Amino acid sequence: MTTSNEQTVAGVLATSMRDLLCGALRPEHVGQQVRVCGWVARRREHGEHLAFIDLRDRSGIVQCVVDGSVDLRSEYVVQVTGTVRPRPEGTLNETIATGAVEIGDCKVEVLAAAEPPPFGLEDRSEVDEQIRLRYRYLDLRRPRMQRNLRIRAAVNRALRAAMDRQGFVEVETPILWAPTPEGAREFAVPSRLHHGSFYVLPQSPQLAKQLLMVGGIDRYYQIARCMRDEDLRADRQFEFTQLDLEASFVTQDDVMAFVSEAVLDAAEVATGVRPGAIPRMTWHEAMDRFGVDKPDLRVEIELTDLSETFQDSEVRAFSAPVVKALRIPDGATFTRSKLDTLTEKAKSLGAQGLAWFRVQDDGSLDSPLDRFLADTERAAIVERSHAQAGDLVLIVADEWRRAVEVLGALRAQLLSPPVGEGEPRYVWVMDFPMFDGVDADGNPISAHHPFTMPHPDDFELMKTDPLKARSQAYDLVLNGWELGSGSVRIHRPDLQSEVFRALGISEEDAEQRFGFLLGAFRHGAPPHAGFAFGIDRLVAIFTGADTIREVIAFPKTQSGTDLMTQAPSTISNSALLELGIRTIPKES
RNA sequence: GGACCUGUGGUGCAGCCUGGAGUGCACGCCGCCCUGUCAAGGCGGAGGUCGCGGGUUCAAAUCCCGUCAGGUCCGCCA
Repeated sequence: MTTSNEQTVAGVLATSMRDLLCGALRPEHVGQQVRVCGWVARRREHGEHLAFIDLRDRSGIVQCVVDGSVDLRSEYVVQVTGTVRPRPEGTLNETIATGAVEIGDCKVEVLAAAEPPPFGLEDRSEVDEQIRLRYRYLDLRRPRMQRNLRIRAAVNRALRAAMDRQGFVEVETPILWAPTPEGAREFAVPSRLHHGSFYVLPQSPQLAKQLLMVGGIDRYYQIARCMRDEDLRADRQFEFTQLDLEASFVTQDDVMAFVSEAVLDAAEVATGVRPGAIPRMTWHEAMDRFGVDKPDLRVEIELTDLSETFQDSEVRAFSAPVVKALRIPDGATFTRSKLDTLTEKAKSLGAQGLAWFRVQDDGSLDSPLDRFLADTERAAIVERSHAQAGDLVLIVADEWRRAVEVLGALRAQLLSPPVGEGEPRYVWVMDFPMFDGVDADGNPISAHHPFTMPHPDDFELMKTDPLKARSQAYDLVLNGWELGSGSVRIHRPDLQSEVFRALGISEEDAEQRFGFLLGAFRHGAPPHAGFAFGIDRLVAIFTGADTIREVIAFPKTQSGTDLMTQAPSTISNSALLELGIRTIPKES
């Protein structure tokens, strides 16, 4: 790890109370009288004549030796004064960085006493996350969290440096923004001076950064907090942090180059290894090969197409436009009940059903459908999916989109390793569709957002068959997680009107929601494009964490509560009155 | 809104399926002993609303229903 380590900043970290950090002590310090400060991690007392104290600070642990007894408990905060000396022969501790030395003849001053901690602060003691979050300030003292937060800081530093180097200007945008209903649910902030009116917290600085382009900033970036009042997940919190950027007079290739530079720099700083150039694939290719728009390329296995094989098949279950197969290595051991569960999942995703074939040792297929198959079909199932004895082959026959999506979900569920495991695999996914289906009123739904520029080859399609049109939108994917997305924006009012029309947004509607943006665009908007990606997710993967909560100092639970502060909580009636707010009791 | 998993001294678990005294393990905590340990060691000790409520039963940590909390996922996240 090349985060700012204690060696390089050791001098800076000396203070009026300490000379250096615990974890920085080395044989070169032998003979020096030093003062260190920290928490009592462990103590080993040997009667009234000898005691060892493992003292911990942000840098690690050093052993302090007291010739006498001590009156210390775990997590007491102390200042230790003593002399650095080599450890006696045979007592070196290779497992810690300071293990060749110790601080001898120690005098210990207690700076603060401490209650016994509710859980062990060593990394190896496993603690339920609920307990960790209630005492997050203690959890943060643990080496693992110290490391995660410092890697995160190093990533932020690398991102800023990369953006700065590429000529981007860091601009802060408002946290109190105007409601623009569309997309994610917004957090509302009541206005004290204007009763009945609300600000909202930005779900992203999207419109602000486009206005900065009109404002001639040319290249903008921000490490921006975004807030979305949507349900939480392992990779989603109410508030999260993005590297948000936008640039003028650029194409999507330019933007992808800017982002790649920043992400690869961050990866190098966090992991010590600079990944190679990030490959690209189209959305259609991603869906067809992997069944998702965020493929996990660590998993080698892809969907295979059996449509031709079953084109004129007698098997009624396979009479569909598209027949796709997925091989599950060693899946022949799946029990009937597990296969039933998978079938249920496939159905819940919209499939008619899920056909399964267990490949037996003799190469024959074990499946309820086997007796309906022709020999050529049996052979095709095995050969085209490259199945071996002991594998399982899953088949879905449906419309293309549904068939690949169902198998894509099963591929992710059954074959993906934990997100932080193995060699990181980045991929750009491009040429997303402009629209993703239609809403209840029959209007197309923006796949990205309504300011996304159509693909240059599909301007005509926008008028004739908009649902088939592609956009200039692109996602960055890492290990099956969507890191972020961006697009070329529409900068011409006439084209924007056309897209609004396609979306079924009336001119009055558009004017009311985004009037300030459309107004700005009438004053000379440069062609521009941008991107934003989640720093929490990126750092989680770098640190090997399987949830972003591990890289956030004070995260919320899945139900959106803070177990330490008890937020959200009620506020006083007088505070409500001042805000002009009356609450409605929850219906029972 | 929905599905599934988890909840047992301070912490982590076992016990639950197949009901029979809150029993057990490890760590931590408290006391005493101990001059080279490092997850120190030895001896002794304290510590429990088995998440909560209801039901079944002679009897419930264990079975059933409900509920709360945490987690994973679906929906949702332009």
